[in-house]
Amino acid sequence: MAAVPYSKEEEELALVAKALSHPVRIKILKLLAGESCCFTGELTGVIPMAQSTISQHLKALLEAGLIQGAINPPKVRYCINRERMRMAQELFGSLFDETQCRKSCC
Amino acid sequence: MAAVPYSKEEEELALVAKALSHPVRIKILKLLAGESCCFTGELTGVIPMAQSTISQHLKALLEAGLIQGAINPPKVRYCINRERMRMAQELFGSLFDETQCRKSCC
DNA sequence: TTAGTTCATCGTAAATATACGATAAGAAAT
DNA sequence: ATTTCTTATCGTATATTTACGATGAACTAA
Repeated sequence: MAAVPYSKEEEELALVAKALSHPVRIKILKLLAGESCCFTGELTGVIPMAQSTISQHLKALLEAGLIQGAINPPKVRYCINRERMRMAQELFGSLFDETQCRKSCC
Repeated sequence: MAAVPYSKEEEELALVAKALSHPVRIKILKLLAGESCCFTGELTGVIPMAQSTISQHLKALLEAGLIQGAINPPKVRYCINRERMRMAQELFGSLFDETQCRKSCC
Protein backbone atom coordinates (compact mmCIF):
# COMPACT_ATOMS: atom_id res chain seq x y z
CA MET A 1 0.00 0.00 0.00
CA ALA A 2 1.15 3.50 -0.73
CA ALA A 3 2.41 5.65 2.11
CA VAL A 4 -0.86 6.92 3.49
CA PRO A 5 -0.46 9.50 6.22
CA TYR A 6 -2.25 8.05 9.19
CA SER A 7 -1.93 9.76 12.51
CA LYS A 8 -0.27 7.96 15.37
CA GLU A 9 -3.63 7.71 17.11
CA GLU A 10 -5.22 6.08 14.10
CA GLU A 11 -2.45 3.52 13.85
CA GLU A 12 -2.62 2.78 17.56
CA LEU A 13 -6.35 2.48 17.52
CA ALA A 14 -6.27 0.05 14.62
CA LEU A 15 -3.65 -1.98 16.42
CA VAL A 16 -5.65 -2.27 19.62
CA ALA A 17 -8.84 -2.96 17.67
CA LYS A 18 -7.06 -5.78 15.90
CA ALA A 19 -6.10 -7.28 19.24
CA LEU A 20 -9.75 -7.14 20.27
CA SER A 21 -11.02 -8.55 17.01
CA HIS A 22 -11.30 -12.14 18.19
CA PRO A 23 -13.84 -13.20 20.79
CA VAL A 24 -11.46 -15.48 22.60
CA ARG A 25 -9.12 -12.59 23.26
CA ILE A 26 -11.94 -10.57 24.73
CA LYS A 27 -12.84 -13.55 26.86
CA ILE A 28 -9.26 -13.82 28.02
CA LEU A 29 -9.15 -10.15 28.97
CA LYS A 30 -12.30 -10.54 31.01
CA LEU A 31 -11.00 -13.65 32.71
CA LEU A 32 -7.78 -11.89 33.58
CA ALA A 33 -9.67 -8.94 34.96
CA GLY A 34 -12.15 -11.08 36.84
CA GLU A 35 -11.96 -12.95 40.10
CA SER A 36 -8.58 -14.47 39.49
CA CYS A 37 -7.24 -11.11 38.49
CA CYS A 38 -3.67 -12.12 37.97
CA PHE A 39 -3.69 -15.38 36.22
CA THR A 40 -1.71 -18.14 34.61
CA GLY A 41 -2.68 -20.93 32.36
CA GLU A 42 -5.83 -22.11 33.99
CA LEU A 43 -7.02 -20.62 30.78
CA THR A 44 -6.24 -23.97 29.26
CA GLY A 45 -8.88 -25.47 31.51
CA VAL A 46 -11.48 -22.83 30.84
CA ILE A 47 -11.07 -22.33 27.13
CA PRO A 48 -11.59 -25.33 24.87
CA MET A 49 -8.63 -24.71 22.64
CA ALA A 50 -5.21 -26.20 22.25
CA GLN A 51 -2.64 -24.84 24.66
CA SER A 52 -0.55 -23.62 21.78
CA THR A 53 -3.45 -21.69 20.36
CA ILE A 54 -4.14 -19.97 23.66
CA SER A 55 -0.48 -19.10 23.94
CA GLN A 56 -0.72 -17.55 20.51
CA HIS A 57 -3.66 -15.40 21.52
CA LEU A 58 -1.86 -14.34 24.68
CA LYS A 59 1.04 -13.28 22.53
CA ALA A 60 -1.27 -11.15 20.42
CA LEU A 61 -2.60 -9.41 23.53
CA LEU A 62 0.94 -8.99 24.83
CA GLU A 63 2.14 -7.42 21.62
CA ALA A 64 -0.75 -5.00 21.68
CA GLY A 65 0.34 -4.15 25.21
CA LEU A 66 -3.03 -4.99 26.72
CA ILE A 67 -1.63 -7.57 29.11
CA GLN A 68 1.63 -8.18 30.90
CA GLY A 69 3.42 -11.41 31.74
CA ALA A 70 5.62 -12.12 34.70
CA ILE A 71 7.79 -15.20 34.75
CA ASN A 72 7.19 -17.19 37.88
CA PRO A 73 8.77 -20.50 37.00
CA PRO A 74 7.62 -22.79 35.83
CA LYS A 75 4.45 -20.79 35.38
CA VAL A 76 3.82 -17.40 33.87
CA ARG A 77 1.45 -14.94 35.48
CA TYR A 78 -0.51 -12.76 33.16
CA CYS A 79 -2.40 -9.70 34.11
CA ILE A 80 -4.12 -6.78 32.55
CA ASN A 81 -2.01 -3.79 31.68
CA ARG A 82 -4.40 -1.33 33.18
CA GLU A 83 -2.55 1.72 32.04
CA ARG A 84 -2.58 0.59 28.46
CA MET A 85 -6.20 -0.35 28.87
CA ARG A 86 -7.04 3.16 29.97
CA MET A 87 -5.12 4.52 27.02
CA ALA A 88 -7.13 2.29 24.71
CA GLN A 89 -10.29 3.50 26.35
CA GLU A 90 -9.33 7.05 25.57
CA LEU A 91 -8.41 6.23 22.00
CA PHE A 92 -11.78 4.64 21.40
CA GLY A 93 -13.44 7.39 23.34
CA SER A 94 -12.13 10.14 21.15
CA LEU A 95 -12.99 8.20 18.03
CA PHE A 96 -16.56 7.83 19.21
CA ASP A 97 -16.66 11.48 20.14
CA GLU A 98 -15.38 12.52 16.76
CA THR A 99 -17.80 10.32 14.93
CA GLN A 100 -20.73 11.55 16.93
CA CYS A 101 -21.22 14.05 14.14
CA ARG A 102 -21.97 17.48 15.55
CA LYS A 103 -23.51 18.83 12.38
CA SER A 104 -27.08 18.35 11.38
CA CYS A 105 -26.46 15.03 9.79
CA CYS A 106 -28.28 13.33 6.91
CA MET B 1 -12.66 -24.19 16.11
CA ALA B 2 -14.72 -25.98 18.70
CA ALA B 3 -18.01 -24.50 19.79
CA VAL B 4 -16.84 -22.03 22.41
CA PRO B 5 -19.64 -20.33 24.28
CA TYR B 6 -19.08 -16.65 23.68
CA SER B 7 -21.71 -14.20 24.78
CA LYS B 8 -23.51 -12.15 22.19
CA GLU B 9 -21.72 -9.05 23.48
CA GLU B 10 -18.34 -10.67 23.04
CA GLU B 11 -19.13 -11.69 19.50
CA GLU B 12 -20.45 -8.24 18.66
CA LEU B 13 -17.50 -6.52 20.19
CA ALA B 14 -15.05 -8.67 18.26
CA LEU B 15 -16.97 -7.94 15.08
CA VAL B 16 -16.88 -4.19 15.57
CA ALA B 17 -13.26 -4.30 16.64
CA LYS B 18 -12.42 -6.15 13.46
CA ALA B 19 -14.09 -3.42 11.44
CA LEU B 20 -11.92 -0.88 13.24
CA SER B 21 -8.75 -2.89 12.86
CA HIS B 22 -7.47 -1.11 9.78
CA PRO B 23 -6.35 2.52 9.90
CA VAL B 24 -7.96 3.40 6.61
CA ARG B 25 -11.34 2.40 7.95
CA ILE B 26 -10.86 4.61 10.96
CA LYS B 27 -9.87 7.40 8.62
CA ILE B 28 -12.98 6.83 6.57
CA LEU B 29 -15.19 6.97 9.64
CA LYS B 30 -13.65 10.25 10.66
CA LEU B 31 -14.01 11.68 7.19
CA LEU B 32 -17.64 10.66 7.10
CA ALA B 33 -18.24 12.22 10.47
CA GLY B 34 -16.29 15.37 9.64
CA GLU B 35 -17.11 18.44 7.67
CA SER B 36 -18.68 16.64 4.76
CA CYS B 37 -20.73 14.57 7.14
CA CYS B 38 -22.72 12.63 4.58
CA PHE B 39 -20.38 11.68 1.87
CA THR B 40 -19.83 9.86 -1.37
CA GLY B 41 -16.78 8.79 -3.18
CA GLU B 42 -14.67 11.86 -2.85
CA LEU B 43 -12.89 9.37 -0.70
CA THR B 44 -11.20 8.27 -3.87
CA GLY B 45 -9.63 11.70 -4.09
CA VAL B 46 -8.60 11.85 -0.47
CA ILE B 47 -7.34 8.33 0.06
CA PRO B 48 -4.50 7.12 -2.16
CA MET B 49 -5.92 3.71 -2.85
CA ALA B 50 -7.63 2.08 -5.77
CA GLN B 51 -11.33 2.76 -6.00
CA SER B 52 -12.07 -0.93 -5.69
CA THR B 53 -10.07 -1.17 -2.50
CA ILE B 54 -11.93 1.74 -0.94
CA SER B 55 -15.20 0.16 -1.94
CA GLN B 56 -14.06 -3.00 -0.20
CA HIS B 57 -13.33 -1.13 3.02
CA LEU B 58 -16.68 0.62 2.82
CA LYS B 59 -18.29 -2.76 2.52
CA ALA B 60 -16.52 -3.92 5.65
CA LEU B 61 -17.81 -0.90 7.56
CA LEU B 62 -21.28 -1.45 6.12
CA GLU B 63 -21.34 -5.07 7.18
CA ALA B 64 -20.33 -4.12 10.66
CA GLY B 65 -23.22 -1.68 10.59
CA LEU B 66 -21.04 1.32 11.36
CA ILE B 67 -22.06 3.21 8.24
CA GLN B 68 -25.07 3.39 5.99
CA GLY B 69 -25.31 3.88 2.26
CA ALA B 70 -28.09 5.56 0.33
CA ILE B 71 -28.30 5.21 -3.42
CA ASN B 72 -28.49 8.58 -5.10
CA PRO B 73 -27.76 7.69 -8.68
CA PRO B 74 -25.31 7.50 -10.04
CA LYS B 75 -23.60 8.21 -6.73
CA VAL B 76 -23.95 6.60 -3.35
CA ARG B 77 -24.08 8.65 -0.18
CA TYR B 78 -22.48 7.15 2.84
CA CYS B 79 -22.91 8.28 6.36
CA ILE B 80 -22.22 7.20 9.86
CA ASN B 81 -24.76 4.98 11.54
CA ARG B 82 -24.80 6.94 14.73
CA GLU B 83 -27.04 4.56 16.58
CA ARG B 84 -24.76 1.67 15.89
CA MET B 85 -21.83 3.82 16.79
CA ARG B 86 -23.31 4.56 20.17
CA MET B 87 -23.94 0.87 20.66
CA ALA B 88 -20.31 0.15 19.84
CA GLN B 89 -19.28 2.82 22.30
CA GLU B 90 -21.25 1.07 25.01
CA LEU B 91 -19.84 -2.31 24.11
CA PHE B 92 -16.31 -1.02 24.39
CA GLY B 93 -17.26 0.95 27.46
CA SER B 94 -18.44 -2.05 29.39
CA LEU B 95 -15.40 -4.03 28.34
CA PHE B 96 -13.13 -1.31 29.64
CA ASP B 97 -15.17 -1.08 32.81
CA GLU B 98 -14.98 -4.80 33.37
CA THR B 99 -11.28 -4.90 32.75
CA GLN B 100 -10.62 -2.05 35.07
CA CYS B 101 -10.08 -4.69 37.73
CA ARG B 102 -11.78 -3.68 40.98
CA LYS B 103 -9.72 -5.97 43.14
CA SER B 104 -6.35 -5.14 44.52
CA CYS B 105 -4.53 -6.22 41.46
CA CYS B 106 -1.03 -7.59 41.07
C1' DT C 1 -28.92 4.94 -28.92
C1' DT C 2 -24.51 6.22 -27.36
C1' DA C 3 -21.40 7.87 -24.32
C1' DG C 4 -20.04 9.14 -19.59
C1' DT C 5 -20.04 8.77 -14.57
C1' DT C 6 -20.19 6.29 -10.32
C1' DC C 7 -19.75 2.45 -7.77
C1' DA C 8 -19.71 -2.70 -6.83
C1' DT C 9 -18.02 -7.03 -7.93
C1' DC C 10 -14.79 -10.46 -10.02
C1' DG C 11 -10.43 -12.53 -10.47
C1' DT C 12 -6.08 -12.88 -8.55
C1' DA C 13 -1.73 -12.56 -5.94
C1' DA C 14 0.53 -11.90 -1.66
C1' DA C 15 0.33 -11.46 3.15
C1' DT C 16 -1.71 -12.43 7.61
C1' DA C 17 -4.49 -15.01 10.90
C1' DT C 18 -6.07 -19.13 12.99
C1' DA C 19 -5.95 -23.66 14.57
C1' DC C 20 -3.58 -27.97 15.63
C1' DG C 21 0.06 -31.40 17.18
C1' DA C 22 4.86 -31.88 18.07
C1' DT C 23 8.80 -30.23 20.02
C1' DA C 24 11.85 -27.30 22.86
C1' DA C 25 13.08 -24.46 26.87
C1' DG C 26 13.15 -23.64 31.82
C1' DA C 27 12.79 -24.56 36.49
C1' DA C 28 11.44 -27.81 40.36
C1' DA C 29 11.36 -32.22 42.38
C1' DT C 30 12.91 -36.77 42.84
C1' DA D 1 20.81 -37.01 36.04
C1' DT D 2 16.12 -37.74 35.12
C1' DT D 3 11.51 -36.81 35.31
C1' DT D 4 7.65 -33.63 35.60
C1' DC D 5 5.25 -29.51 34.93
C1' DT D 6 4.29 -25.23 32.48
C1' DT D 7 4.62 -22.48 28.67
C1' DA D 8 6.54 -20.87 24.19
C1' DT D 9 7.79 -21.85 19.65
C1' DC D 10 7.96 -24.55 15.27
C1' DG D 11 5.91 -26.57 11.38
C1' DT D 12 1.94 -26.84 8.78
C1' DA D 13 -2.69 -26.60 6.69
C1' DT D 14 -6.52 -23.79 5.79
C1' DA D 15 -9.03 -19.53 5.79
C1' DT D 16 -9.27 -14.67 5.70
C1' DT D 17 -7.53 -10.09 4.57
C1' DT D 18 -5.71 -6.81 1.64
C1' DA D 19 -4.48 -4.78 -2.49
C1' DC D 20 -4.84 -4.16 -7.51
C1' DG D 21 -6.74 -3.89 -12.35
C1' DA D 22 -10.54 -5.22 -15.18
C1' DT D 23 -15.17 -5.73 -15.87
C1' DG D 24 -20.14 -5.08 -15.09
C1' DA D 25 -24.42 -2.72 -13.53
C1' DA D 26 -27.19 1.36 -13.19
C1' DC D 27 -28.36 5.73 -13.92
C1' DT D 28 -27.63 10.51 -16.51
C1' DA D 29 -26.81 13.30 -20.30
C1' DA D 30 -26.22 14.08 -25.02
